[in-house]
Amino acid sequence: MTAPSPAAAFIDFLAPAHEVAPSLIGVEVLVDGVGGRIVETEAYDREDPASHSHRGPTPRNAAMFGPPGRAYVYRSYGIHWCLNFVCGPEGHGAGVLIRALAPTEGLARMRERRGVQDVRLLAAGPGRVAQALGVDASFNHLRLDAPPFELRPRPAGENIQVQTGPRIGITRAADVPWRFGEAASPFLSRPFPRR
DNA sequence: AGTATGATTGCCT
DNA sequence: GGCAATCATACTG
Repeated sequence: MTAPSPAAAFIDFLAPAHEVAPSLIGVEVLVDGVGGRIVETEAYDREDPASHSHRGPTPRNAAMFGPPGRAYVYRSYGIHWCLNFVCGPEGHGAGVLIRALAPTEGLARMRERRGVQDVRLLAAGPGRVAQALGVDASFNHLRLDAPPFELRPRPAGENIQVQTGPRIGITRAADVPWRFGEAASPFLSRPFPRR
């Protein structure tokens, strides 16, 4: 039983990843008070050959098969960390990769961690997001509705244009349009291809 | 036990 | 645009 807590009740993490992913655009994510608005996400699930969960549970992807509404953190290219939100019913192996933020809180801290000044380079890309937020392996499995995490809904009435496109950096199922982003945001990891 | 491979980034030409 | 960095994971034998 995973009763949604008030802090994140506005997101239904039981829904499929490809539905949660676009609904996260505009949501503010903070780690110990540092973070910003999500402007880019990607969805992955077990039926998806590009997903870490595709071949079933392993020690690395265990969080994806655990309760929804938690963090799945993995090491990328032996160098970077990447942050995902676990979705779907427990055991389904689905998640949403947080690919880019528009920084709002704790800019100084993020500049410190990232070693760059340009606000557009603080969290534009999944590795940069994790570094800016100070997220590493110790955050794997943590609940998203309790400290150090905090999620804040997109302000009511605010209209955000969500764009769709193919996911980035994958070889298999490269045509699946499960990348979502705020149209024309200067904080995207990459622009969306023209259609 | 050995090997191939990334859901990336930053620096170089 | 090209490529090195860097290593845990997963797969092969």
